[in-house]
This record gives sequence, C-alpha cells and structure tokens, in this order.
Amino acid sequence: CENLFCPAQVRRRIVHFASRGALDIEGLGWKTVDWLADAGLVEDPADLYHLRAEDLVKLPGMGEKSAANLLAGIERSKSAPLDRLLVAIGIRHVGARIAQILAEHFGSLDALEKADEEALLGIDAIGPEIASSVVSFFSSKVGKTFVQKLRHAGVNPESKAPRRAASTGPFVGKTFVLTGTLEELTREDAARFIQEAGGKVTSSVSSKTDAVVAGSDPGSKLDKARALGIEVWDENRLKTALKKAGVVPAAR
DNA sequence: AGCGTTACGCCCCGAATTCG
DNA sequence: CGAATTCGGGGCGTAACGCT
Repeated sequence: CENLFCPAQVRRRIVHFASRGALDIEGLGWKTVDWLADAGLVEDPADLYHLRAEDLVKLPGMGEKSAANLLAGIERSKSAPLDRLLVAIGIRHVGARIAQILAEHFGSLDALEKADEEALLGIDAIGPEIASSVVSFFSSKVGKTFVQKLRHAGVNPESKAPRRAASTGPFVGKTFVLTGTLEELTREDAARFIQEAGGKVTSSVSSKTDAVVAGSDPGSKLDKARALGIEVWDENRLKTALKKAGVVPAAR
C-alpha cells in the first residue's frame, strides 16, 4: 500500500516517529499504535500530542501506569533535539546522519522548512535527490499540515550549538567503525565521543576505515576489517585514546 | 501469582540508493 | 565506480506492565 493515508502507512509512520533512532517515545509499539488507530485517536504522528489519559485508559492493555508513562514520553519528546525530530518526521533519505547535518546547518525547523534546493545542494553530503526530497516534503500538503500541527503542539526545537570538535589529536581525520557490543559505553556514546575527539564514525568497513572498534559478539565488520588489514581496537584502547584526546567518557 | 504482551537495548544483514 | 547510507527486515535476553 503506497497511499500515505492507508492504515498500514499511518501506523508505520507513527511507530517510526516514536522509535529509538527518532523521538524515542516509550510505550508506543506496533500494538499500541494499532489500538490508538483503531480507536480513531490518531491519524498522524502529530495527533499523539493531543492524547489524553482518559482516552488512553479505555484502551485494552493500557492501565494508568502505561498511560502516564506514554504521556510522559510524548511530553519529553517535545524537547528532543532537532536532528531526532527530523529522523522522526521520516523524510525520505533523511536518517540519522543527514538529519544531524541538516540540524547543524539550519539550526531550526523553521529555517529548514524555508530552505530551497540551492541552499541544500550547497551542503556537503547533500545531493539532488536528498535536496528535492526535503524540499518536496516541506512543500507538500501532508508535510505542511504535519509541521503545522507539530508547531501547534509546541514542538519546534532548535539544534544545540554543535560542540566544537577537537582539531588536534589521534582521532582527527580518522574514520572509525563500531562493531559488537561495548561494555561501558553505548554505541551512541562511543560515536559521540569519537566525534568530539575529531574522528568520524561510519557504518561500513572499507579501505578508508582507519580502525574498527570491536566489542563482544562482533559481526561481519570485524571479518572484513581483518581481511583488509585494518587496525582492530578493543574498548579499552578506545577509552585510553579518548582520554588522551581529552574527551573523558563518563561512566553511565 | 502467573501469564501474555510490549518495550528496551543491544545487535546483524541485505538490497537499494546516493554521493562524489 | 567505490564508499557510505538509508531502509526495512530480523534476533535475543531481560524487564516492566496490565490483566485475570
């Protein structure tokens, strides 16, 4: 089903909106979204912001605690950083990476909405396809009303000023890939720290990769790294290097 | 209390697509 | 073309929660 309004698509969008890479709203999985949609409470993700506890508790499998948690999660999502919101919105070709770039470049949803293709094309890593995808989303009827609804609900985040990445040190200009499970750091944290240290984290191993950081239960990326003769780091080596670079990984 | 559902927090993979 | 990403699919163990 391609129609953006068919039930399956609506639910997909909502689940995506709330999913982990996006706004990370607790309590919104497929099943819950099914109930919400069946009950006619939501027609697009922005409707989440109008849900009320009274309505929620009536749903099967949803008690006071779940309702409260869900509402708290939705409330919290209003203050999510811009890049997360962009991922949540679900514009074609805009995932974590591009969202981050767009957020840093434009700083606010308003600014991005007004951007034309030319402005987008000027940005590194943005080509015609992504540019037109972004522009056509914000000029489409669906996109406009959606953004409008979000704004009404009080969602219009600005991106935090990007932390100035280190300009010297062992990470600068190097590309890292993470694989396996790290112990003390989450992948997200590890990636952030590496970036702050001036390094880059990508998602696939190639000859351009400088080092692969392998945790336990590593996947095929480690094999590829070995095959290509790329340095393999363990978590300790990463932490030591981060410390040396002046980025102290706080224990969580 | 026990059961079923869901979420969470990690993760992997492949196909398709895009950028340069 | 090579490198990198998105996207959508899946997995697994643990924990929280609502219901009966």
